[in-house]
Amino acid sequence: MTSLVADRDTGTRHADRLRQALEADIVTGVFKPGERLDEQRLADRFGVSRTPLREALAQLAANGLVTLQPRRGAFVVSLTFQEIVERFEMMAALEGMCGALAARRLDEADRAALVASLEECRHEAAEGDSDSYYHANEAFHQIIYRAARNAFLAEQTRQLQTRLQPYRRLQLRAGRRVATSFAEHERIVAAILAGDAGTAERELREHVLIQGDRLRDFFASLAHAG
Amino acid sequence: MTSLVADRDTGTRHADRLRQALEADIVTGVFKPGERLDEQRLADRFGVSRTPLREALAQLAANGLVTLQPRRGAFVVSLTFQEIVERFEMMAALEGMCGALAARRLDEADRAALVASLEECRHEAAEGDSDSYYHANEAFHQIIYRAARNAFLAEQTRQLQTRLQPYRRLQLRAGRRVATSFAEHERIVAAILAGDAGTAERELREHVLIQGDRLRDFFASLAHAG
DNA sequence: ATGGCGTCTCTTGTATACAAAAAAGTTGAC
DNA sequence: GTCAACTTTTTTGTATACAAGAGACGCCAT
Repeated sequence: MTSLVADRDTGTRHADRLRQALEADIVTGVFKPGERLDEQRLADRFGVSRTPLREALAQLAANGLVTLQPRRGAFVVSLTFQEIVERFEMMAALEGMCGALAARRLDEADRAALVASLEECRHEAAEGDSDSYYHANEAFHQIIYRAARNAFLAEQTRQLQTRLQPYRRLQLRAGRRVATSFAEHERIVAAILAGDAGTAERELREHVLIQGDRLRDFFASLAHAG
Repeated sequence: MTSLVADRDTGTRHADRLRQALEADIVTGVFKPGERLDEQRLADRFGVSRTPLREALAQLAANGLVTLQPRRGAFVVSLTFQEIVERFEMMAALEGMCGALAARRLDEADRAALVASLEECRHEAAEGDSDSYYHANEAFHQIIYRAARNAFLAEQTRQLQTRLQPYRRLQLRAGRRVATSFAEHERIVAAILAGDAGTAERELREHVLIQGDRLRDFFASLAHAG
């Protein structure tokens, strides 16, 4: 994994290890949005004092995963629907940019990796296991990020993707999404391999925005039901 | 100032105040890239202990302004030329996206503010004071960020703009840049007011990329000279 | 002079101690 | 029973203390 700023070398610092662990627990939903993170409890759980834990929380706050309310404590960030939509809009643009750059810059190794990943997606889509397709899908997108030959863009995109993970999970097993997703992948790969930056950008942007739309539907149905 | 995550309410936390102060000193060049930041010295300077200062450094590290080398200390991030180019490329895309969204979404208040800001830029450009044009230019871009109606995008763009500030400063007083910059502003405003998202995006993207090109020239001449 | 080795100092990383603010719990009046 | 004011408890924010690693310095051998 090519690291930029987010996942530094852990070195001997507890703070970094704690940040990674907490981040994982937040994006996987172990800690729910709005949940309060008690310093002493967490410190005890990890077997450290509050000092390195607070440094970890400070980093998470800077990354926008938690909010620090002065004298009140740390809370897992709870995004409003509007804020989630904004992030998907941004994600769509970043993915589109990665696709456009990849179409212009990919080398032979990228071509091979992209084709192989597409076949992997095809296989997982056919198998029907939505969880393994999820992983294949993630790998597919990572390849495009890297092929864009802009490590900063790749890192920012990967980071936002991670931040959106909990919300994407909500609309995972929705209907025939896997089949349509794979069909979109095929068009994306065709555009990139053809060096058609404009089409690649549009296809990837749509590919992401559709997820946002599905999330909107999901929230709307929630509002109706609840 | 609409705040998202970067500039939180300082509350009663020294750490946040320190982070702001250190960030300002880094982007304004008081602390040079690669410079080591001694914890005790800084703590003494600000009249606090190392504890809140370390939390501030942790936040800056998460924001990519400093790197924390385990057991070695904190250093102001020193970007390679390649890394700077990557960030300008990203900046161009973000500005372009802001422009495209602004063209579609701006309301009457935004129109008025944009036109007023353009006139302000015209005035400062004519006066010839490159420093005051710099401020007018910054305000102009901020208006576009806001008009895009995506607070997350606006914040990310503003943040990257800040991070690039030291490098933009390098090529500030270069030739007739002010005049050409203002001419670009005029075309950008025309596109946005006309609701032409595509043109607005292209014009803004170019507007930023030209700065990157100038930086490239600057570095090239440095390499020749030194 | 130069390069390797041991010591010493300085700095970081973490734990602990303490002050102050917020939350929780209690008492009393109505 | 409800609400308000007071008291107690908990938790944050900061300072300080201490352990261990990194770098500086000196020494000696070549």
